[in-house]
Amino acid sequence: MVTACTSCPLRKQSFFQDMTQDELEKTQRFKSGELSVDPGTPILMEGTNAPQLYTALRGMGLRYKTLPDGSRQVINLIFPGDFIGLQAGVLGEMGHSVEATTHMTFCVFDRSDFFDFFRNSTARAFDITWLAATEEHFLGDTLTTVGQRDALSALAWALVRIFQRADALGMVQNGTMPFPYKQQDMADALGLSLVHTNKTLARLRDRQLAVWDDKTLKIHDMAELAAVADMELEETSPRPLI
Amino acid sequence: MVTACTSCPLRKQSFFQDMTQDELEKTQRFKSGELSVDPGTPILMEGTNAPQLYTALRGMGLRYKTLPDGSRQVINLIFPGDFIGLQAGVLGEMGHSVEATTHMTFCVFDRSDFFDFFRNSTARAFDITWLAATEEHFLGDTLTTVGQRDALSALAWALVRIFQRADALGMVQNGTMPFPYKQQDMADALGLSLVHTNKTLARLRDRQLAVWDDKTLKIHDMAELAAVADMELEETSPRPLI
DNA sequence: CGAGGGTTTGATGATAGTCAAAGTGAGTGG
DNA sequence: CCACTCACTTTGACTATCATCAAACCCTCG
Repeated sequence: MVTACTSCPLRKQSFFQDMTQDELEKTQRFKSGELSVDPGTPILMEGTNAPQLYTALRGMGLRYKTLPDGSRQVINLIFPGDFIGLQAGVLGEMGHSVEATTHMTFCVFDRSDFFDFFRNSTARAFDITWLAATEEHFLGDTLTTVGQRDALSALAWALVRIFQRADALGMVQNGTMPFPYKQQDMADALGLSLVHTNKTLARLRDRQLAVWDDKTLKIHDMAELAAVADMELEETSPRPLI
Repeated sequence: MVTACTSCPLRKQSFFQDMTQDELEKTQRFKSGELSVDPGTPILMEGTNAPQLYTALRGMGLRYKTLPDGSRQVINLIFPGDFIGLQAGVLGEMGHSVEATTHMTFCVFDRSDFFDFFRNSTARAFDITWLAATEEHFLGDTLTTVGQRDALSALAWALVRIFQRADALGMVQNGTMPFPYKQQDMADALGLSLVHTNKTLARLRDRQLAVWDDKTLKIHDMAELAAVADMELEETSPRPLI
């Protein structure tokens, strides 16, 4: 039983922008199916020209790049609503790999329909550009923390950002969100070693700022955590959903 | 004497994709003027909603973000042909600042015309998305080197990338390109201290791989430099010009 | 109960940051 | 034309953050 766009659970959330009836229909026509995968399953591979694009519907995952020497850089976490494969759709080649961390389900779109979809609605074309620009914005922020913040600030920054995103998606319940990643994932996201990441997390715990335990993340003092990160808190605005 | 798009010196270069007559005219209509600035002039500021977008026509500059504590992350260098202000155009707010390093001239576009421009030509809309996706791709690469490579590899990677870009633009003459930046700029781009950057550059020089001197960059052994960077060399493909 | 994946902790060392000062060269003013 | 300044680069000495190595611990699972 494939979810119809009309009854898409994500679309109802206030975090996602409303669509006109027309946009909804066009999106529905674009959607070619659904994909459900187990934890650890690779969805897209760096350097390949995937025949399909996806929108994460349920579950969490991550984007990453690997260097020839084997080291891995996690580019971003994947949350419900994320559009995946834009680079393949536009450039013909992915710049990073994508894999599922939890069990996940995706809406599937055919790359061969992508250009039509883009052409048939200026609004949707604009939405896609919006998503690309937002991702660019975010990557600039990430680059800045990896380049300029020390381990403690970097982790604080990452936890705040992640928590805010989850909150906007309604995934936070009494100060706690599901966080199914490994410490190694966070280490690879921030350019830190696993050991150092672990010790730095312990410092945040000791300071009563945030606790990441048992696949859940709890933030005790958001303001202080943001202060440690040397970042400004800003409210999130609705984003388009493809 | 404003340069007409028909006689744009960039458009003639093979590095930029051809435009149809129609696209050319639409672009010409979009263009509202030209801007010429001295070295050090700020063009766009992070967090602001600039009323104008730009395409770099001549000269070099850089994009950067600053943290509250004053540290700076250079996001990318700006070369002729680069489209600037997409984030302001699409998101309504820049995620980074832009400033001129050399004397520069820009084509100027009004943000108020941006949406019309986007709507009036699917091809141009797609080009804009292409640029955003390409920037995202590049930022992923950058994040990976800042996060995973050590200082020597990171610098080697940066020099190779920069040199390739300049080469594609025809800025390389007998193995040498103009490189008007300061060591501090490179340090801020790679998350290194100025001193360490300086010493690492000296190592590359001693190894006869690359020399950056007197505002010019010369690469002596591209293959070996790429090997130090642990990267794969790939040829550059033409990109759209706005 | 043993195995394996992930987390935690301690010890040691290297890469990179900080501090300080000297060197270099272009530009300016007497 | 010669100081003098200023911005940038270079070098040396010292420090610290973070990586590496190694081992123990904790859970879940078969």
